[in-house]
Amino acid sequence: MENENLGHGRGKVIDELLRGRELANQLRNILNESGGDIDDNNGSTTPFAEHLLKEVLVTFTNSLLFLNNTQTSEASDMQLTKSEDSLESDWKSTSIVKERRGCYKRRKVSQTWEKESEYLVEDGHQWRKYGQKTILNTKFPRNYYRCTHKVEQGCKATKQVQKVQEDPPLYKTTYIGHHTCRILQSPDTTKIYVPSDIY
DNA sequence: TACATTTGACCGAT
DNA sequence: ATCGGTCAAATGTA
Repeated sequence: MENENLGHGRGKVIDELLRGRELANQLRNILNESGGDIDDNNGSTTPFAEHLLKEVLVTFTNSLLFLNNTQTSEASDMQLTKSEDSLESDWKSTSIVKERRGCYKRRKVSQTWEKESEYLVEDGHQWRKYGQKTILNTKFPRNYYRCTHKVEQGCKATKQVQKVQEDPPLYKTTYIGHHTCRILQSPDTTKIYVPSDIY
């Protein structure tokens, strides 16, 4: 009901941002190819170029995340409001089979959004892989990542990355939950702050 | 040594 | 019982 101009314009903005990010990713791949195998001749310029590129990618990705978040949160709360009622109530009161029993938390639904890309996207966060599974009826395994700062800062953000195709490579990334951590990935210049409270 | 990744076992949900 | 998500010991890497 609000201004449809905005809603309409947003689609174009998203398209532009996606295109910009895709181009930045291509540039990044070129940079990786040329900088990767070479000994350490030009070890001074490449890191800076990579740094700049990373910043650009972060800018695109954050903008996209902003837009996607406002879209999903006002359009539909989706799975967000599921029951908090029986959180820790009914643990099985059986005997201990192994020590690990009970260490798992009850699965909680949180906000998710998906992205598909030809390249593995640098999204500005630090991730740590914690699992890999083969998924039924899929060719490629699914990889599980959680935020590097999970332990220090209790950041609950996770993501799943799965290759969809081989030849023209295509990856599907599913982001689950918000980052509650503050990351400082470029100490000398800009602080990159990804807000956690963009509901 | 201090991180990250790999990988099979274990867990909750269905 | 099966499936997808998570844990954690073993292993890899800087």
